This record gives sequence, structure tokens and C-alpha cells, in this order.
Amino acid sequence: MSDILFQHIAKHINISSNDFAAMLPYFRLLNVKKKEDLVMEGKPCRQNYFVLKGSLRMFFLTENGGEQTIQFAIENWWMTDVDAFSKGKTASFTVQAMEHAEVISISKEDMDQLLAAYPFMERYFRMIYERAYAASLFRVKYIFQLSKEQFYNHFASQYPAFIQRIPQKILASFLGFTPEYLSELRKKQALGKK
Amino acid sequence: MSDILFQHIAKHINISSNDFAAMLPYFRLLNVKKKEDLVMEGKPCRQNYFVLKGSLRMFFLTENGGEQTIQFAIENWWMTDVDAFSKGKTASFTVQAMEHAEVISISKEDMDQLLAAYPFMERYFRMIYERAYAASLFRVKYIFQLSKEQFYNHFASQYPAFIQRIPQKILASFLGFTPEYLSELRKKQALGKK
DNA sequence: CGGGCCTTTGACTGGTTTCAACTTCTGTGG
DNA sequence: CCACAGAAGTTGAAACCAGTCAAAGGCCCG
Repeated sequence: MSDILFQHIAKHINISSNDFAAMLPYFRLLNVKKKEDLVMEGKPCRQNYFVLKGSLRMFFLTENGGEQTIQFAIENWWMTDVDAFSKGKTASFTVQAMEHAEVISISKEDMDQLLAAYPFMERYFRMIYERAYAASLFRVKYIFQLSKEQFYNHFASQYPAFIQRIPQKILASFLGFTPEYLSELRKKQALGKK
Repeated sequence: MSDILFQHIAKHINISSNDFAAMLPYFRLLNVKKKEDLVMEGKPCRQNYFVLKGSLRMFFLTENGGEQTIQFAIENWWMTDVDAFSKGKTASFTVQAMEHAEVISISKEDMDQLLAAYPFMERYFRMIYERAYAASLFRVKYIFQLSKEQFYNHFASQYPAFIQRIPQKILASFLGFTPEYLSELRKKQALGKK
């Protein structure tokens, strides 16, 4: 199971299975139930998570009590409130399992020790954050570039299987509009295809 | 002048001035005129830039020929089309000087060699990307959380000096609305203060 | 001094939200 | 395994935020 993490690391940097074995004690395997919170908005965020199976999402609470989804994490992605995790602040976001999930977690202290003991892992995480940053910039680009309808179509065509797995309510909030309007869009498109 | 970069690195990691001196050949000092492009959408992106003085912005072209600004870089920030730079693809964004600027640049090849020769720099860039990623997530959060008017007020109160320095047209595009609407907002707020 | 770009202003338009009522789905306990 | 409660999704009407278009004024830079 932690093979998956090993392979993911090995895809980015040179690492021997011996080294990885030595690093194992820093990681913990976790079983997460659907709707379980891994990070909670307003509380300290001490762990970083790597998804082996299932999916997570990150959201924050809006003034009217809704949940605004910021991003998803599926297999082979790291997720946490990066800002809170790295600076030891309280979280601005909640990280929650959308489905039953298996994740690997590492605490802030262990992360620091891991990086001190195995400096080559800095390179791995540099690449991880580099990619996450680039993805986030593209997210912003799409938000501005595409109309709401185009944004939905774009996402639907890019992750056709994924949108089947998740509630429309959450998808709508990720895309930045109301569930009602998503409903309207889907209706319109269904008619168009006849 | 490259002192500024040294101090910025030293703020993040342990580094001797000897090591930094040895790294200097990898960097180039650049004088950039206002409106000069450092990265051009559609062309290869071979350099990464660190701002010593002045300011840059990153934007892409919309279908109707407008410029949608994605982010700004002021003193002590790195900026490039990260995705294109790291993967050697053509750029999705243009990086342009908003004012006369002094920047330090490093090419992709030099960056790779630098990281190979001085692996501790991986840690520096890991932290840089970590912070950039966190900032980008907050950007997305604000886009969703705040109304257009609140977004403007938020930005105006956070960077009061900066908004004096930049054309409203660019500010409006960064905030995600039209110059006309920004004009309306400013008018409304001016009246409110009487 | 002139030309072009940036900013302002106002009228009109439409994409989206909001609200409320109704239907369908889901999961939990008896 | 069924029943029922609460959540999720659909529908339609009304309101509004913000965009588009067009025209005029202001300002910077050559």
C-alpha cells in the first residue's frame, strides 16, 4: 500500500527502496470514513495527507453557512491547508473525505525531521508544490477565462468519471455557482442533445 | 544589488556568503523597461525572474483581445510561467513589467545545474513554491468569498500604495471585472464618504 | 500641440442568484 | 427490510449584479 507512495516519489527523484524503508516510520496509514474531517477550519493543522484511495476536498464556510469547495484531491495527490501546516497557524480550510479513503499522513514535526534527515526529499516536495502552484494558477485562469457554462463543460470533459462520483452540490460550489443553476445547465444540455 | 537576493535566500535557509558568491554566475542582472515582456504567451519560457525593484504582472489574452491579469510580482518575489518553465513547454501567460524594473534572471538549464551543484537550494525553492501555492489558494478563496466590491476594498486596503501605482484598467482585470464597473464603484464610494 | 489611450457616464441587457415549493434520493433505526 | 426523515436535486418566478456598447472628457507622451 505504501508502495504507491514509494512509486510516486520515485517518479520524481532518485530514491532507493532502502531509503524509502528507512523513511517509513515517519508516515502513518489512515483509514478515513466518508465525510470525516482531516483538517478543520479554525483548528490547528498538524498533518499533511497523501491520498492512496478515494478522494478528499478542501472547503471553507461562507457567511450564510454554505461550504465553498476550493479543490479536490484524488489518488496520488497531497492535500492539507498548506499555509496553516507550514506556519503552524490555525486552518482557514476544512479538508474532508468525499468517499471512504485511504491516506498516508505525516505530522509537521515528522516532516521537518524527515527533511533534515533526508534532504533529497526537499527536491520531491519542491516538485510537488511547483506542480500544485501551477495547477492553482490554471484554476484561476479558467475561472476568469471561461463562462460558468464553459467551465462546467471543461471540467466535465476533463474528469468525466469523477463528476459521476460526487454530489452536484459540491461540484456546483467548486465551479463557483449555485446548485440550482447547475441543474438548469444540465437540463439545457440534455435537451440540446436530443 | 544581488545582496537583496542573498538576503532573501538567507531568510529561508542557512547559506554562507561564500556559497552564494559561488552561485552568482548562474544569475544575470536585468534592466527591464516599462511594458517590456519577459515571458510571452505562446513562446517558450526559459527564464525565472526575481524582482529587485519595480513590479511585474502576469496575464493572458482573452478571446476579445483583452488582457486578463492573473497576478502581480513586486520586490522579493519570483515570477515566471511556472508550468512552462519547469516542463519546457510554451507559455500560457505573458510576464510584463508594469514599471521600470530590475530583476535577476536564471535560465532553466542554469536552474537545473544550480540545484544539482547546490542541493540545499531545493529547500529554498520548496519554500518559495509552498508560499506561492498557499497565496494562490487564498486568491481563489477571496474570489469566491468576496463580492466584487468587497474584493476591491480588500485589495485596496491591503495594498493602498500599490493601487496608486497601477492603471485602473489592470487593477480591474486582476479583480475580475471591467474598468467601467470599477469606475462605478469608485464613484459610489467617493459619494459615500461625503 | 495633437493623437491615442485611459477613465467616466448612462442606458440597456442578460446571465445568475435568490427564494420557495415540490420531487427524488439516501441512509439510518426500528 | 421497510419506513420515514433529512438531504439533495429540480423547477419556475422575480430581482439584481455586472457586462456590453457607445459617446464624451481627461490626460499622458511624443
